[in-house]
Formats: sequence, structure tokens, C-alpha cells
Amino acid sequence: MSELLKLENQLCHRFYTLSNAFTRAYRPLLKALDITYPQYVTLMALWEDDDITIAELLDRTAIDGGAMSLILKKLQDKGFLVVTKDKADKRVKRVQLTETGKKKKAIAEDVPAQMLCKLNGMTADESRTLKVLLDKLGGCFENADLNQSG
Amino acid sequence: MSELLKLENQLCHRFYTLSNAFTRAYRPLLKALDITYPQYVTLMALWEDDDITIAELLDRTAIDGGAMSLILKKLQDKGFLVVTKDKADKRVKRVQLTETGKKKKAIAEDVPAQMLCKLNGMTADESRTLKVLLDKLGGCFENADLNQSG
DNA sequence: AACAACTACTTTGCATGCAAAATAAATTAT
DNA sequence: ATAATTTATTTTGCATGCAAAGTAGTTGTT
Repeated sequence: MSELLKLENQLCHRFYTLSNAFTRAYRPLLKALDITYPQYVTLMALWEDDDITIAELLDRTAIDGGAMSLILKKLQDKGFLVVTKDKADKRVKRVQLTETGKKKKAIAEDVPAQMLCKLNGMTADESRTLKVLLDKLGGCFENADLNQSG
Repeated sequence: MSELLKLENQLCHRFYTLSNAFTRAYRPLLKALDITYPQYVTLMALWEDDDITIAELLDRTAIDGGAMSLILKKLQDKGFLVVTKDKADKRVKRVQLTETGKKKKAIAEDVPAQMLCKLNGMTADESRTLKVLLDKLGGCFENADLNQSG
């Protein structure tokens, strides 16, 4: 009856469940912007720092490269941004918000508050502690391939 | 410069990142079993309680119903389990591990320990605290649709 | 008993996530 | 300078996650 294999004892399953729960919870909030959660993450990164490289966008959002290609196409089609080739290094592409994309930030400003509202079961203190622990856990995965010591 | 929209301040993005990190980290460990992470979750549920309804499996694993249909087909093709119609209620299907599926548990027993090894940056205490907070956060999402108070 | 409403599942269409292969362009080595 | 290697991004194939529609099989109503 190995306790270690019980679902209830898995940290991973909690993350699986909660990550999906967040995505579902965001869906109705993002409907006003007509974007998905990963697209929202992409835009958040750009609202913070515009005109950045796709590589940097990947680094900051932790979104899969293959997926990002499609996400950028969709966001470009929707008029949020444009992707241009870097003149200095033709391999590189830069992502720039359009005026429309910049304006949408005003609408997005409401999203975090609405989400926090859904999470009112958590105190600010618990939320803070949680973030600290999550960041520490995240550190465990960095350079995960290097840790495959054997 | 709304702080609330910064990626760094998003709880959701930490879950997004960590959930994906877990899935990636499990992949090599599950290779010996030739299964994916959601398939592993499904099997963990069955190793705990065999011969259960698909509905119960969905409830316990929190896996999407549509995805579960495919997952069960694949696990059945791989010989881990069989799905049979309930005689009492013909709508219901029951999932039962095969002898092969039961034996695979022995191999799976090693997986949790290997994963814990990767997470050795976390103390047992931090891990415990984290689980408590995660469960509390999970509670915020239950009946999320009912909380859409207007 | 006939019909409406409900349940348990499956199927479908769209959007990723992931690994691996494919491209294109820049850098390094010889 | 040319070839080998590395870097930035896209493409491809497979496995979900999600919402919504579709299918049977059941239960409740009248």
C-alpha cells in the first residue's frame, strides 16, 4: 500500500490540478480580451517590456518555443502585435506591441483583481508564503538536466 | 506600471511553469513504464482503488473527460487495463487493471523516490507547508462557478 | 407506457506542451 | 575563405485540456 504512490501524497498532482484550475478560472476573465491564458502571459511580458526578442519572450514566459510561434501568429492576426526581423541579426525576430495592443493593457488591468477576488480564501500572508515556496521549488527544476547525476 | 500585471507577481504563472516542469521532469522517469504523466496519474488512482467507474476515475484524477477516453484506450492497448460495461447500468463503464497493470506498480514504486531526489532543495517541512497551502488554494476553486457572484 | 430531463461517456475542434527534425543565418575552426 | 558548429525560430507529430455537441441508457413525470 505504498504511501508514496498515493495520489493524495503527490506534489505534482496538486500542481497539475491547480494549474488547470487557474487556466479554467482565467478563461471567462480573458474573454473580454478574446485571448487564451498563454496569450495573456505573452502579453503581460510585453506590457512590461516591449520590443523584445522571441528568445527573451520565451525566457520570460517559459512558454514552449513551438507553441510561441503559433501564439505570436494569432496575436498578430488579432492586431495586438507585430513581429519584425532584426536588421542586425537576421535570425532574430523582435516582437512589438501595436497601439491596439498597448491600449488593451487598460482592459487587462482589471483581470488580476478579479482573479484575486476568486482566491479570497487565501490571506495575503499565505499567498506570500506560497510564492516563496513556489519559487524555491522552481529552483529545484532549474538546470534539471545537469542534476541527472548518476 | 501596474504591479498587478507583472508576470513576476502572478501566482498563476508560477503554477503554469511548475506544472509544466513537473511533467517534463516525470517524462524520463516514466519512460521505463512507457506512459505519459496523465497516464501515470490514471494508474496511480487505479493502483489505489481498482475496478472503479470512469466517473470516479475522473473525480479522483481531475483529468478531463474527453482526454480520459483516449488515455484509457491507450492504457488498454498497452495492456495495463481493461474497460468493461457495467451490467446493472449500461451507461457506466468500469476500469480494471490487468495482471500486467498490477505488476507494473512494482516498477512505479521507484518513481516517487526518484522525483523526491530531484526536489532535494526542499526540506520535508517546506514540502509539508506547501501542500497545506496548495490544498487551501485548491479549495478556492471548488464550485468556482458558484462563486461567480455578480 | 410515452415523453422530458438527466447521466455517463465519447467525439469533435481548437489551443497548447513537448521532443525532435528542419531552416536559415551567424560564428568558429582550420 | 570554406566547412563545421552554434544559434534563433519554425515545423511536425503526438498527447492532452477544454468546451460543446453527440450518444446511449436511465429516471422522473404525468
